[in-house]
Order: sequence, then C-alpha cells, then structure tokens
Amino acid sequence: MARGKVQLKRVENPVHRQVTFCKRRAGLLKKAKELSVLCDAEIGVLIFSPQGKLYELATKGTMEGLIEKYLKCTTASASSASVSASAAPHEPPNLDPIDEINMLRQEIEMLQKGIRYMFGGGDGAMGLDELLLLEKHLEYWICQIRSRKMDILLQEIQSLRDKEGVLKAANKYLRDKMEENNNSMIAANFAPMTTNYSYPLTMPNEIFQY
Amino acid sequence: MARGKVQLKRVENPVHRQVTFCKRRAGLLKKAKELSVLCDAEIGVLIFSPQGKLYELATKGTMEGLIEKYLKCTTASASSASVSASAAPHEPPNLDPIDEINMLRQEIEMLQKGIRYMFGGGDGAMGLDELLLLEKHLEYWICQIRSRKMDILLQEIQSLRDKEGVLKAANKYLRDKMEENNNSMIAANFAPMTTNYSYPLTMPNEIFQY
DNA sequence: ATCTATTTATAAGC
DNA sequence: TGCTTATAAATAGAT
Repeated sequence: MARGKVQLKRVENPVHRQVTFCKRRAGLLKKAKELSVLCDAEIGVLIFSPQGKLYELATKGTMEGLIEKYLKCTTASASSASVSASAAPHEPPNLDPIDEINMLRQEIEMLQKGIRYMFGGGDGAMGLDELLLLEKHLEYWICQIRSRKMDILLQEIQSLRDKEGVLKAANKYLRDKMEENNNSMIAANFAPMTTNYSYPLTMPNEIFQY
Repeated sequence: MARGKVQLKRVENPVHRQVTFCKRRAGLLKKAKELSVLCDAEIGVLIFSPQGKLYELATKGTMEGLIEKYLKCTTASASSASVSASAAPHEPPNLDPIDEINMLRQEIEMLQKGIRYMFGGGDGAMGLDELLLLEKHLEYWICQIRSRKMDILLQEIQSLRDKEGVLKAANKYLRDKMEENNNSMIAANFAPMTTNYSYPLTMPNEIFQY
C-alpha cells in the first residue's frame, strides 16, 4: 500500500514475502484488536505461516473458549447469551515495549495476588500455604494427565488417518485393475485369443491387512 | 481513520458502533484474505458480534481443519497460559516483544474475566463462602473446557473409524467383484460364449467418495 | 449506500 | 530485524 500498488497474488521473492508476512500479520492482529475494543466484539485469529508456525489472537477470553463457541454456533443454531461488559481500560497506547511488558507483568502479579488472597483469605482449617501448595499440585497433576491423554488421542487420530490413506490407495488400485480386466474381457468376447495374462491376478496383499 | 482520529475504546453511540463494526469487519476479513494470498499463509478469523452473531473466514480449507491444526499445535508444544494462581512457570525469555505483550494482555484479560465472572462484580471483601463458591466455579469452568475438547477429539476419532469401516467394505466388494470377473474371463478363454454381462460393470459410486 | 478528508498501513529502501 | 518515507488503503463522519 505504499510506494507501489500491490498485486493480489503471492509475493514471489521469498525475502519480500517474509517481510510482508511479518508486517501484515502485525497489522491484521492490530486491526482485530481494534475491532474488538471499538465494537465490543469477541474475535479470534489463527495464522499459520507457510512453515506451519502458529500465530494467534483471542480477544476476551481464550481461543479454546472461542472455538467452543464457534462449534456451538455451527453445529446447533441455538446460541448462548454472553453478557459481558468490557470494563478493563488498561490501554496507555504508545509505550516502550519493555516498559509495557513490565507493566503488564506487574498487573498480572497483582491480579494473581488478588486471587491468592481471595482463595486463602478465609480462615479455613487449612493454612494458606497448605492450600496454595495443594492447589498448585492439583493443577500440575491435572495438566500432566491432560497432556498425556491428549497425546494418546492425537496419536490415535493420526493412525486412523494413515489407515484411511492406505485404504484409499488400495481402493483405487482395485478399481483400476478391474477396469483393465473388463477391457480385456470385452476384447476376448469379440475376438477370442490367447493371452499371456497370468490368473489369478496377484496383488500386494499387505495393503489389505487393515 | 478519517475525518477524526479514533480513540481506542468502545464506541458508545450504538448506531456508530454498528456501522463501525460492519465496516471494520469487512476490512479485517479483506486484510486476512490478502495476507493469506500474498504470503501463502493459512488463516482463520472468528468474529462474534456483541449480539452473538458469528462471522467467519477460513482461507485454504475449512475452519474445522484449522481448529484441528490449532489444537495439535497447542497440545504438542508446551502448554501456555492457564488459569492459575501460580506465579511460577512463565515463558522462556527469548520472545518477540510484540508476541509477549499480546500473551500478557491475553493472560490479564483472562484473569480479569475470571475474577469478574466469579465475583459477580462485588468488591474485594469476600467471605469464606464466597471464596468456596469461587473455587467451585473455577473448577467447573476448567472441567467444561476440557470436557468439550475431549468431545471434539472423540467425535473425530469416531468419524474416522466410520470411514475406515466404509472403506473396508468397499474394498471387499471390489475384490469379490474382481474375482468374479476373473473367473468369467477364464471361462471365456477356454470356451468362448456369449454372456449377458453388461460392460462396463457398474458399481455404487458413492462408496468411493472418501 | 456513497462520498471525501483524513488517518493508517505498509512497500521500498537503508 | 528496525527505522524512514512516499504512497496506497481504510475508514469516520456526513449525506
């Protein structure tokens, strides 16, 4: 958009393409955030670079939440009501990134402290330290288990996908072979002749193991 | 961006907000498409209006495919920001500052949202009962998210299993048919005769859609 | 929706 | 990668 009109096609020069990708990616995410703030919309953006690297943005909540909402919307038409008023104006726009990071870190710490206080503020039978420790352990365990389960499921999916591919290939092979046979039969019927075809046709058996 | 600088906050006038939403939504989707084409990237955008209406865009393939890819990416790599009161394990140091800011912002938003949700807007003074309730809500929330994710994965697995079954059946059908044809051909070679076979053999095409 | 005056985004160049 | 600048695009406000 500057110093030259842009063609709506893949930038062929890889260096230029990479630069453009960086710049426009930043621009896109910025625009998405602006739209979200200005119009109180919930927005998610997923960007996979050609190398498969993921860049993501989710305004208001997590990407997981958005995905869930999306699936709800697309599968069932019944949608849930989200009653949320954005009440977090912590935007001092143009700052040194380092300062900004520190500020944000501080803010997070504060919020976390608040949560801890709220969790431990009551005078339960258990001590605050014990509660916090327990909580941490629980969360850690849950994470571990979850991660492991997810791995297994993803592995299973991959394996099924592989199987699908092999079966498709086998299928195509069979269809081609059959067509070939049919053609030969037609020829044989109209003009019987000796062939050196070897019957029964042999096929790579291992592809039918599934 | 024209005839007046824009403030980075919610547009209060509802009419203006709606207009801005339409315009910027179109702009965002356009930018996303451009980025995808120019840089050969795979991009998904989800936009929920404040009324909960969904607008989406997925370049190269479907949103489902993107979501899957996303889940793979996030589960495969180290789990990132989680709703936790632990201040301990944060991101490795070397990160793009912009990305880091985004991540921190996201985390803050999440924490704030969580706090708002759980406390229902009350002030900081919480009783033990409220704290317990809060804790329950947190746990419930986590459960919901995880359960949903698991459902999606299991559904995918089921769908792939079904496909596998259909492909297997198709495979068997083809093999049987072929054997039958081969037998006919052998017979034809040894004792040529007219058959009322109709060529080419027709088969239920729909089983090869996979 | 359409039309501008402006603000933004960004392609090149360094 | 980061900055600068000329220019293309996006868009706020008005119609």
